[in-house]
Parts: sequence; structure tokens; C-alpha cells
Amino acid sequence: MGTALGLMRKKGYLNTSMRDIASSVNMEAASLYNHIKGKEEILIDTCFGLAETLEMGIKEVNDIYFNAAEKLAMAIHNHIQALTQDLNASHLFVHEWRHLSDDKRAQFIQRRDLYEKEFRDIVILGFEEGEFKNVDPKFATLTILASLNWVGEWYRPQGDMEPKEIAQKLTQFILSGLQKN
Amino acid sequence: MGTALGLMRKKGYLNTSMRDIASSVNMEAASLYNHIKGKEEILIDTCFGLAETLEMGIKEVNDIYFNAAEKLAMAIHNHIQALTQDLNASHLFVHEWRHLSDDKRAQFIQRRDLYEKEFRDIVILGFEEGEFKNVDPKFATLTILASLNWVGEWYRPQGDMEPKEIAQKLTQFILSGLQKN
DNA sequence: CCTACCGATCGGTAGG
DNA sequence: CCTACCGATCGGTAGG
Repeated sequence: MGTALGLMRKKGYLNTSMRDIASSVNMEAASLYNHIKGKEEILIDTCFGLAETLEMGIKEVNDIYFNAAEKLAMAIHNHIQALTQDLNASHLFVHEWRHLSDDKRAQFIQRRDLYEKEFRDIVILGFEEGEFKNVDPKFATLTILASLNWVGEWYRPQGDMEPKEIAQKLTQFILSGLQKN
Repeated sequence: MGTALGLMRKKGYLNTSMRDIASSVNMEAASLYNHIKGKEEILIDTCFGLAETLEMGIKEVNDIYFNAAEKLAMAIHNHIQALTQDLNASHLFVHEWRHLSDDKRAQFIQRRDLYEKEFRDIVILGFEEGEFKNVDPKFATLTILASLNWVGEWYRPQGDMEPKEIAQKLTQFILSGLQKN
């Protein structure tokens, strides 16, 4: 179903018909239903699959690292690795989850909120350690995640920045900003 | 057409039918065509209208302010003011421009790229002044704009943060980051 | 601003 | 995996 994700990234989920997907793999639309239950299954599997990858990533970070700055760097690294690994899937995860049916969308938002909370706890930990400024943790977390998720929009696998380098630059930017001291 | 924008934000552009829009203003779908040329006109007018507001904002900044840090603060302020002024329009501008027809979408992307360039020039200016670090200007600009545009997702007019305060916190975050010196 | 309607397309099913 | 098909819905038009 990788080619389906490619179509959905290029044309958008709603604009990609089962007939589009079928003809991209030289089938008739009706035949797709022998492989998947319906169109939404593709969206569900992709969004929740990536959610799980991200959750595992942040869990690993919280299990291992102690220092908040270290945790944040590693969380950013894992997030960027997951997003850049499959840009088609990332597009569905970042943009098209809005078109999940009501109950699935509610589940998705809940998991996204939990993931945000994990990041927020790192920000709070950094303050408690005396290493981070006394910023609004919710505001800071939303701002951080916005920059991370946007990477999927401009990252190109054949470009001149590796995911690892992107993660390092993001960490640097988020920790110490643009201005010289 | 404000109610149309509200529907499009809530349900998405493609999922909002002319019949939905019509019934929200107690009309028949056919009658809408006495007011607008077609469904896409709503999307076009909104996306390009906000683009123009943003362009005016950055132009003003570049005409008046001299110092890069000042320019950046004012550019962020103008951007957040524009986005928070009409969250429905902002949603179309940030998310739904992808559904513009090919030529309009190309125009939109071109104007967005020009706007990005204005921000990038401020980042470069800051480095030339010796005030900003030697960051990758393109990377920094994309990261900055990602955080700005995400504000439309969580800002609530009745919430506890005013647009002005959001802009200040964003500027602070972008200039000096999370970590204590 | 409405009634009536068009051709196109959709996700999905029946039955083989 | 295909042919044939379903009901629903879409953006938009004709004509008043």
C-alpha cells in the first residue's frame, strides 16, 4: 500500500479515490477490498502506526536519560527519525488525521495529547533542574512540536541535510535560540 | 461568507459542500452562484487575502525598523496579529491552500516563498550585524514560520493569552531559546 | 433566490 | 481479482 500513501500525500486523502489507488497498482477498485476493509483503513493504520513509533521513541527517552537537555535532544532526534523515515506516512499523520471518522479522530487526538504531555514534562523537568528558563511549558511544547512536524514539509531524502543533522540543529535552535549571548 | 469559512475550518474545504454552505445561510445551493462564481472563489479570496495582509505587514517592518532583532519581533507581531484575527481564514491559509487549482496554487506558493524570503533576509541581516548566530538561514526561517503558523491551531480568543503576548513569547523563544545561559 | 436537473464521481457490494 | 452495478452526493447550469 506504499503507492497509496504516495498518492494521498500528492493529491490529499479526500482527493485520492479508490479508483486512483487501484489503477496505480493495475487493479480494479473492487479488488482492493480483498486487501483492505475500506479507504479509511489506510489512514487509520498509517496515523496510528506512526503514533506508536513516536510513543515508543519518547518512552525510550524517558526510561534512559536523566538530564532534561539530554532528554529533549534525544526526543527530538527520535521524532525527526520517525518523521523522515516515511514522508508519505508523515504527511497523513501531520495533515490528514483530520479526516478520520469521529471516534478514531478522538482516539488519535488523545494519543497526540499524551505525546505532547511527555514533551511538556521534559520542559518542566528542565525548569526544576534549574537548567531551563521559567517559560510557559504548554506554549513551549506546542512551539517545539510545530517546528518538528514541519520538517516533513521541506525535508528531501536526496537533500544536503541528514535527519540526524536536522535534529541537532533543531535542538540547538530550541535550546539556545537565534541571538548571540 | 464568514459562515462558509467556519464550516470549512470545522469540516475541511473538500468536505464542505455548496449545499452545506447554502443551508447555513438558509438558501438553496443554486442561489449561492448569484453571490460567488464557485466554491473555489471562497478559497482563493481567503488565501490570497491573508497573503496580502501578511505581505503588507512584512513590508512595513522592512521600511521602518533597522535592527534585525527589532525587525524580527515586529514581523512576528504582525504575523500573529494577522493569523489570530480570523481563525477560520487562517485555517484555509495554513492548511487548505493545497486544494487550490494548479495555477492558483502555483501563485500561492510563489507568494509564500517570497514572504519566507523576507523573513530569511532578517535572519541574514542579524548575522551580518553580528547579533545573530551563524545559523542556516533557510532552516531557521522554516522553523520560525512553522511555530508562528501553528499558533492558529491552539489560540483561542477567549483564552488567557492575547495575540500580543503570544508574539512576545514567540520572539523571546526564537531569540534566546529554552536554556539558561 | 428557487425548482428542477445534469453529468461525473464517489465508496462500496454482489456474485462469480 | 473482475464485471456490473448501487445509492449517494458532488459542483454547477438552465430557466424562470
